[in-house]
Amino acid sequence: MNHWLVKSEPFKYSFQNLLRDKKTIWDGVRNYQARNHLRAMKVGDAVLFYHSNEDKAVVGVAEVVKTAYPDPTAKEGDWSVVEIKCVEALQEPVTLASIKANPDLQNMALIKQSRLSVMPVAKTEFQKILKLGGLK
DNA sequence: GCCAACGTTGGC
DNA sequence: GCCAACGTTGGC
Repeated sequence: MNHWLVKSEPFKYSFQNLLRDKKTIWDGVRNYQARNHLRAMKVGDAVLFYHSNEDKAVVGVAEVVKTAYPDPTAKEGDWSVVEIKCVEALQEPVTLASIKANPDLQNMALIKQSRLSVMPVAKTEFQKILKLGGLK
């Protein structure tokens, strides 16, 4: 199983929306690197849900339920979507500041490549964030 | 194929 | 609101 992190602007689609909807189509990705990560996702992979801008924090956990297929919202170009479902909210959001301050999390793409919206996360990093978030 | 100009994202 | 980082576009 692989681990991932996806970003969303909370006022566009928040983790609370996902808790309400139970599952969603992750569409609108228009970046090749991010798209390639989407295509590498497998059913059952765990996904950290990060709020950019306002919150700047990981707020919840989701899971891949459908692998990549063509993005129905793309009028042109070769883009993909996946479907994810909510798993659970973190007890405490793990902020970008606390990730930056944690020596074990310095290699995360979240820090190194701030603009990337879909990225792989190492298993150890994933578990560390759950722990910081008050889960497990 | 290089590079300047420009656009977008996201942190501060 | 500003700016850094980075992707994309277009001229040469």
